[in-house]
Amino acid sequence: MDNGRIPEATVARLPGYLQVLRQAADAGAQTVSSLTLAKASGVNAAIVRKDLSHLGSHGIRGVGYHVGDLVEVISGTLGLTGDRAVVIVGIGNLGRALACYDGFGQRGFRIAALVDHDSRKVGEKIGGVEVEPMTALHRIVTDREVTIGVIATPTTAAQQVADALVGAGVSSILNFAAAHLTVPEAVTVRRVDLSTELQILSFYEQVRVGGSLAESSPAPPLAPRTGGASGAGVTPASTQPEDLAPVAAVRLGRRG
Amino acid sequence: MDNGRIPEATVARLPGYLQVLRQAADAGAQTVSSLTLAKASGVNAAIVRKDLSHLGSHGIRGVGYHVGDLVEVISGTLGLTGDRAVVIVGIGNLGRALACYDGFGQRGFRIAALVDHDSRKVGEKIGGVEVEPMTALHRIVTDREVTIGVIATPTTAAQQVADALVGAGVSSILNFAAAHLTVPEAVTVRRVDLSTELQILSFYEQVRVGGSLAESSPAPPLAPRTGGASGAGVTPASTQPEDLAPVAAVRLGRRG
DNA sequence: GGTTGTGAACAAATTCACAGCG
DNA sequence: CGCTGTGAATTTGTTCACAACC
Repeated sequence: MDNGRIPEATVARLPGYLQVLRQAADAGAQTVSSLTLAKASGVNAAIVRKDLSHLGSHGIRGVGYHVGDLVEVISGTLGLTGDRAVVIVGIGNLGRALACYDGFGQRGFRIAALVDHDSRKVGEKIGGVEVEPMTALHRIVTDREVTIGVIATPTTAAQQVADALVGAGVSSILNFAAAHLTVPEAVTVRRVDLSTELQILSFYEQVRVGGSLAESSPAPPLAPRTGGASGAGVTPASTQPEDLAPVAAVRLGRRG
Repeated sequence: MDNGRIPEATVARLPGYLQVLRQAADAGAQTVSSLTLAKASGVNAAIVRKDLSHLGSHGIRGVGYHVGDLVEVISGTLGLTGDRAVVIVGIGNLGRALACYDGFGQRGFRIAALVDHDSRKVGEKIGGVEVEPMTALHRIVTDREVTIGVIATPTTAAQQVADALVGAGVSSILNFAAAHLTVPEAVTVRRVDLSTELQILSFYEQVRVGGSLAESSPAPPLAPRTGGASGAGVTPASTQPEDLAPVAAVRLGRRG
């Protein structure tokens, strides 16, 4: 009912609903119930209903939601109307993978340019798009109306690239480098980091094998305070070059 | 103080602290204050203190936290002691990028195997590791003590691969496919999806350009309920092949 | 009957503010 | 005096349960 403000948690779930709805549509479904949508998305049915109610959704009591309508409403809410041009900066392994990534263009996100600092990479063609130099960034963003910048550079270059992207005029940044970027408040940044994800998995794995901790010993299986300085098992490592992945769906150890 | 249960939100932030701490250590810092850590991680100082207090941390009042100690405590909490073997299933563009990804091994995550269904890819070497057939999965996981499986296959194969991984004995899965996986409750899944991330960015971008909505028109700039069925601007698309990216740090439109 | 939409209860996370200690 | 650790207040998010409705 209220279009005033959509909670962040709700926004984060909308793309998931959209994906399920598209599959349902392909399967020929006319309507879906909140329960169906919930199961397929891995969330609670009440959450689905509350989320959709924030979009002023038009479910039909006793029936469910009209699939086509819902796809339109969610797409509209997310601003997925028309194309959105994306520029990828940093053509290493990750940048290349992103450039080739098919699903990229499938939701209206078009790779308008690939950019790299390294002049040896300039001119190379990846997935039909040519790599251009960093110096062309401003013109690219302006001329091709790019709104989203993807940072796939080493960590050390990330802030510099972010500054360049902001200067060039993008309004959103997807950051794959393991660095926290400082940007003007008018720019939205999302970070995705593979190391982070693996480390979180590692935690939950440890919790499981350790059974329910907080049982006998009050401290984790590491010396509590040996007072020592440098790390023992883990290599110190300075900064890491490229990074990937964190966020979405989780299934913790508990709960069915 | 309480080792009983570490909140999920805290766990999600720990890898970020670790990264900042390692940089600080490299820069020669002996101690860090919660404020320093907070700024570098993009969070509030009170949160840092509360998070660290959950690890039974040993900060020094009036001084801060000892960098070396903190690295050990956080590493220990996350279970980053010793190596963890990872198997990557699906050697497409994404799988290849992940296999080459340097930062992967830097935190004790070792790529123990690459697996693909396609016999033409079997035998190929990527980053020094040879691609093996799916049929070898069980033996690989058992023999090489693999605990984490990474799914980098097309969406359609994701559930099947997940079942195979679970059957082979992994306890954690990092899923890059755009599908919600059903697994036994003893297995932890995290999903990372590039499309999701872009769509969320798209939403916040739209909110910004639209200014503060909930102003004049009560509905988004899309026809509220035209009753029509098929989408107009966005291509329907069935299922997408490979996926990437969501989770971590965000800077919304508001807040400085 | 079945399902939505939502108020109210509950739980989790964040932020404030300050006592307590080095 | 500065900074940690934490109780209390606040905000945000989830779940329950049921009336309203098709």
